[in-house]
Amino acid sequence: MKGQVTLKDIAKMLKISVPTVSRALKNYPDISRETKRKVLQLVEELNYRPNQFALNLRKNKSNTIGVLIPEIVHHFFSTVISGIIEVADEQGYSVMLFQTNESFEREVRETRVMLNGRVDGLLISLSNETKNLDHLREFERHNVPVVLFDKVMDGLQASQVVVDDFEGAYSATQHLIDQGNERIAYIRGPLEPRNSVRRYNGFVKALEDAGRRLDERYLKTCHRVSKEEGYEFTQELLNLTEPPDAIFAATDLVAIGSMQAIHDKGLEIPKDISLCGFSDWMMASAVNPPLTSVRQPGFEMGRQAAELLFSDIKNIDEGVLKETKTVELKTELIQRASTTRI
Amino acid sequence: MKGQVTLKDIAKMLKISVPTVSRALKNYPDISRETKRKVLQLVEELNYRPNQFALNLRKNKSNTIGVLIPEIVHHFFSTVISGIIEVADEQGYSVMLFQTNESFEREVRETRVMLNGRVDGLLISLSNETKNLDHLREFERHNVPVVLFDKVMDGLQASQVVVDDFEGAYSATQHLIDQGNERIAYIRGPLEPRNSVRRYNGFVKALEDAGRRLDERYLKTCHRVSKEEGYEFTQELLNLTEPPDAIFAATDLVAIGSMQAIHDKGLEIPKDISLCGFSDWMMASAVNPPLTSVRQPGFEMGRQAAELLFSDIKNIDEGVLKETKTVELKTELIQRASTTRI
DNA sequence: GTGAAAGCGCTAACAT
DNA sequence: ATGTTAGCGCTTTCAC
Repeated sequence: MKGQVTLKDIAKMLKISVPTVSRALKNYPDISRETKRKVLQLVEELNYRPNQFALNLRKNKSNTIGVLIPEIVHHFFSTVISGIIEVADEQGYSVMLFQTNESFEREVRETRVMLNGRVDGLLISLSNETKNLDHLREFERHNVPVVLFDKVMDGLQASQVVVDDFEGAYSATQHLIDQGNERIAYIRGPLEPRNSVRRYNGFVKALEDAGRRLDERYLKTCHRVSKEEGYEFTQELLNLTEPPDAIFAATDLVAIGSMQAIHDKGLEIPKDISLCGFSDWMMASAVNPPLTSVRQPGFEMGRQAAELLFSDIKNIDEGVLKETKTVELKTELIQRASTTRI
Repeated sequence: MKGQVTLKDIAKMLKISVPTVSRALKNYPDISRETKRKVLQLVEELNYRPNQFALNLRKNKSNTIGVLIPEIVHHFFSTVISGIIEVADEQGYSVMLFQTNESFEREVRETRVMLNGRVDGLLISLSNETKNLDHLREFERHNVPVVLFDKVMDGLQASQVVVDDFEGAYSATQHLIDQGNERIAYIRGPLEPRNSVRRYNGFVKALEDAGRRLDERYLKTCHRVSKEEGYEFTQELLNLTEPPDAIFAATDLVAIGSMQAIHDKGLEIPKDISLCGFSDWMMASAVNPPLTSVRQPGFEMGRQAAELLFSDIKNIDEGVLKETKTVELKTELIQRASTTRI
């Protein structure tokens, strides 16, 4: 940014003072028409742009929000980011993006970077390792609003946006029951993150409401939530003396692993066994047979989280005391061939 | 950021001057051990953090780079971003992310936002609409380095990172020929973006090198490069009196559309017809049969583009004259069942 | 209507 | 070994 035009330059050329130029630009009432005209003309000619750094320092505001997520390379998260960016753009804000790769240490480090006076607010989806929210309390203390989304925890004076994992898993399970399946297996996520637990609870509740009980033989627990785990657990399930007639996987990726194991075993979906995923990634519809899955509104989540954050930012600017909201977005069961026995 | 501790606060408490505190912190040789000790202790106690806004203004530097891409929700681009963020993180830089949604008008607008003194460098993948690079010339004029990646254009004094689309398409085509296919169809991308053209050229060259000619009946041109287009074009191809025995699609998404059309027609892959994609998205391996595809090193592209940018930034800081490089990353043909007739 | 002065927080040059 | 002055670019008093 060498040779950047400043107010000083304009003032000098017009032989007026810097504040006058500033006021002319902001259309102050007591600046003469003539001065305004000259200033505006020169601003146009020289293509003057206010120096953001100076404005930031002056206003103690960056017009930037920070976004911290576990992994960018993830269809769901990239969708959320896209929603965030759209709202930020509408509001004239920029978005700084950071990722933790699921490392708590990195989460703490990156939040520090942001807190160092760089962002006006933070949108965060917690890493799987995160047990402690002290690094976010720092934001509270400095009056920088935080909104949690997707991977959230309680214990913070902050709004949250989540998906109704419970309902999503409940209705998927119900759908599997309605299709006449008797032995429904569930390959769940880790015991830790809240949404994983909520999905599990939704599954169990749907079984119970149908007068059934969870059969431990049909429950598997992922650690890394990978395709490989899906494959292996499905092999184990299929090798049972009484194998399941339906598998509900906590994630589409896991479901894809299941699908391969089922095919490799020479079984047909859904004739021999039904399969249902969660998230509705693009691959769910691409796969053969197309995979029934629970769609999570990622874009909407991003939008809403950003909107909550901007309303917090405005409230803080105006000294209004802050109230926190928790928004729960509806999931949608997308029924496809992998569970449809007609 | 209310109640932020400043050098002034520390100076006041220690009854020394502000510059002394500053120098103590930077470990200047001529500050007494004792003063340094006291300053460091207080800094620790009060949890002092330098005000970035002040530093930015002072140094005319933000320690931030801008990234502008067409679409975030895209497996390839999110991979690139991830690579960029990793390098930026290593270098102590933050990343501002913007997307154009393939709109030239928005591309111009967002570059303006960034140029307004906010970023120390720009990484950009051009929108499909972009014909004109004046908005990027602005960066040159202001000494803010730019590196183009993936969707690039010439005519700018800037480094570029691309993928060897030509080679990728060439070797995929060669593979299809080697597998004994006689009538190879190509569903190409639009005529505009350079990489689309290069893929097409690679395809044609491979045919020619095998002593064949392009048969116009087997050439289709996408506009939106969608799954739907893949589906429709494939239907047309399969309805020819002499349908192709292999289809090469310019993108995995298009290939997925093809795959569905082939299945719907009751044909088998690869027995009746081979299918090859380009990009190797996650879905390529998830699909049934697994899709042969040309892998593009997205993460590596992000890393290299970022590294080129940081080297430009350093050079400019040191007044070294800038030399531009063009890096072409190797693609890799991932052979899977969709093209393997043994 | 406009200018002069002060300050946002920091650092570099110039004093002692 | 430390303090004083000045300045990054802008805006907000206050003064005339």
